[in-house]
Amino acid sequence: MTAEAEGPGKLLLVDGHSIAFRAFFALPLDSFATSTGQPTNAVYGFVAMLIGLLREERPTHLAVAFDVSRTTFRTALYPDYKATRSATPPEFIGQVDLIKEVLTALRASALEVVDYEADDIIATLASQASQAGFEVVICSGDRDTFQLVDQATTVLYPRRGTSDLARMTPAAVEEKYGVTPQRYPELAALVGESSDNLPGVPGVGPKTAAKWLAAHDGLDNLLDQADQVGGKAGQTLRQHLDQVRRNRRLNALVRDLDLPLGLSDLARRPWDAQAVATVFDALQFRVLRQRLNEIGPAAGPAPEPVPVRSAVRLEAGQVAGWLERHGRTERTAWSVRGRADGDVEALALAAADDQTAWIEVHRLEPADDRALADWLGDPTRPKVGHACKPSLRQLWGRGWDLASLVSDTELAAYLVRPDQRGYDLADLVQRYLGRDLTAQPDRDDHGQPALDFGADPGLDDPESALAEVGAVLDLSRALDAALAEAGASQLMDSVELPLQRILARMEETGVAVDVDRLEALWQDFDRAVRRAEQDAHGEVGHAVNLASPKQLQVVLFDELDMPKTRKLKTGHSTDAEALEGLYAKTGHPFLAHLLAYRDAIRLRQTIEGLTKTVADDGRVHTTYLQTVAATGRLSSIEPNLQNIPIRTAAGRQIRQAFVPGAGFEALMTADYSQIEMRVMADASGDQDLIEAFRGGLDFHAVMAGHVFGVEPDQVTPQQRARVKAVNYGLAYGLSSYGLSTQLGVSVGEAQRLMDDYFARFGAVRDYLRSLVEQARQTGFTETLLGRRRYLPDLTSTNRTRREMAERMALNAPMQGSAADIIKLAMIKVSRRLAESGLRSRLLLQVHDELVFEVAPGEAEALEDCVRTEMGRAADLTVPLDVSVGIGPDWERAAH
DNA sequence: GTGCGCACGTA
DNA sequence: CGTACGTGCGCACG
Repeated sequence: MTAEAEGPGKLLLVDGHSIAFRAFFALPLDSFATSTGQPTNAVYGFVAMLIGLLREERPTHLAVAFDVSRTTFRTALYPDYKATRSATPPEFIGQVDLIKEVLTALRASALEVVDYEADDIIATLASQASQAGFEVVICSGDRDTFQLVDQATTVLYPRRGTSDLARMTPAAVEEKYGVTPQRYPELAALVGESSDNLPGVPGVGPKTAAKWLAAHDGLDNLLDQADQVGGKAGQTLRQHLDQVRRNRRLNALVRDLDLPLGLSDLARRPWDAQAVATVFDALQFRVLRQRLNEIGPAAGPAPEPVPVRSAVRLEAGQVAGWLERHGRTERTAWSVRGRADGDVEALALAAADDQTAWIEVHRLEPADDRALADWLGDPTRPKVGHACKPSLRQLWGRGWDLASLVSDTELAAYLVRPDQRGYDLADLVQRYLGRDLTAQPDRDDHGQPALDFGADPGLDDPESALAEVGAVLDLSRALDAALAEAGASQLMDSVELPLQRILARMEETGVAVDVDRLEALWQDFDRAVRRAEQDAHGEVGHAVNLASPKQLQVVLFDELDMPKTRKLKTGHSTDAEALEGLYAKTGHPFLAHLLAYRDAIRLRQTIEGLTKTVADDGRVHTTYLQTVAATGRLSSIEPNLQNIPIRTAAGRQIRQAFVPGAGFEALMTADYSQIEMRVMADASGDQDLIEAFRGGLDFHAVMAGHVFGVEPDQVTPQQRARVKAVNYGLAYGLSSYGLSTQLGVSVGEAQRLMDDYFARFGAVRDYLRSLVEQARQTGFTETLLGRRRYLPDLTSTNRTRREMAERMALNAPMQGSAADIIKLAMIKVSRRLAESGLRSRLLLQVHDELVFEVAPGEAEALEDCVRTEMGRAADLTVPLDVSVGIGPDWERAAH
């Protein structure tokens, strides 16, 4: 396979608006519309041109930039900028959204930035790309882009219609205008640009301007030496110096915009065939659809060259030698193959010198084993892998340890784009390398695998393992760059990688469970389930599946003729809140039995789920997912130990079944109090909030005192509850409607409460607004440690989507910063425990709480360590309060 | 078997 | 018509 280009790739940048606009005027409206009357001429022209560009230019990377609105920082500087442009024709409006839909289906990135023009986005990306060694092709109808032309960057400028493109290379610009591309905007400043309503020096055309620029070596000198310019034109120039300077300021493109997407995000991907079919059908584009297909279904990027790697299977006695020769490169990718039960069966390694090795564990002699263990544990031999946590546990199971893991490509991809569905290796390889990992390994002329290891039943084929590990090596480099671009290298090195190891240890350790206690509880709940079920059936006179909302709706709304509850997609709600409401109205005992049934069966199920996962060691080993939650939180599965009941007395009994294991004397819990509120206090700088936290008193009461203008000790329980609801609601993007349902008051009253609150805490309101505003500008939110979350929907024209994105933009920095802090705390606490030689250990994390198993006699030392390290995990303007509790089980370890 | 909607547990 | 998750059930697909 050969590469298209020598360098890292070829980037095509399209100015969406200018091309669509040209198409709109070039193609007749009446021959381009759907049968329902939707005009499509601009869409058609744009898509036709894009397909042509993809076919002719074969870019590896692609982005389309759009203007957001007519007002930009340029109109702020010069209100008449582009003022001569007539109103957008109504037939054009709406076609831009259709173009964006097509781009989505093509999986091409569309970018826009408030206050800037598409050209600024193009200039920024072009600069980044040419610095990274890319070839850049810009397609734009705006001559300002000529200033970007250089050896690696050309502009395709539509001459007439949409098919005739002038290729503006440095030579072409010079030939046409008599100046270099860098000087083009200087020339334009002198000559003026009528389409932008920027008048130039009257009577001065390109010829004169070019002559002057050559004679004075550039615009700056020319303006300084304006008094030396002779003739009538020289006089006119002197009268228009300010205007020329203004033109030059306005036509300079911004090359350092903060963009939501980096180069690596722009790699071309195969389009979504189904979505393309749908949108082209809707637009009734039959010919274009065919032309698109002719480009070929594998319309992804021209794959980067796959390094040719040589592969060996290491025989007994060869491991030390291989590692000596190849295990010292800049980085080595590793992966483990083994059975589901956790045994390591083989290792695949790919070193930076393009050597790969397949090592089957059962072939190892003691010397090999030692050499491998030494190499794995050698902190001076950098390693990279993909989704390493399970592999790390497998290594531990074999008695090996791993040191110097410098990158995990799954974690890296998560930090770069935390809201993707998954981070499958093959997907990442496709996305970042344009390579198809699922393809068959290379075959020779006889159809035999080029790397013929022969059959070895029971093991995954070494060829695919080595192809994978090679891809991980290449991927780790691409992601290193993407991480650096997103400013997330530090998060990777200092947070996620160290944390991964801690999580692996926590999973490995597990938490002891009193199975007898669980069994007894199960019996209790089971009895309650059956009783409630019987009673409920008795009330309606027949059997009904109480777990079926559909059947319940029949009973409640048809048979018993109760008033309709809140509407859902498939009928009316039967959730607990709705049932409570019905009970208040009707007092029907069926409802009480149903609620009791729900409570009991839920708890019974929770116990069943737990019991199923108790391992042979009598402990439950959850799995923490480090790359799932878009805010940076962890999640927990199989079982989920982050949602064990705590609110009701019955539920809390389940916590009593979590106990210290043999050799330990207690459990200890340590949690952060109101951590998200503290993050908000710190970030907003609101003095009252900060003081409320520094005072160390009842936070919600102090806040209520401020809102209602009374001393904290005069605050009524109701006042405190209301302010508490606002406090917590704020971090979720609470609306007055939401607050009113939460408090059971009118919307007006809720609104008044919020107004009072914000009147008192103005800095909080400003902060919350700034979060959304900032995210709209940059396209992403950021946490304390710079963890980003991208929210493209902030500029959506769909109100529901936009408002949803706004709430996410409010919440993500607070929830995410809290997640950053507790992750740092876990790392600090674990280090300190190891350093001080304590045997007590970290077992669980529940977002703002850590659970420890206390070794005999260590309670005091552990508490001291935990309070200190959690307390100083982050340096905020408010203290990080930690509550600690200790007890014989998780419930009684609460405080 | 798979995917979706609903319901509900946690922070 | 406040955020972030995971699990289990019924039900409608195939």
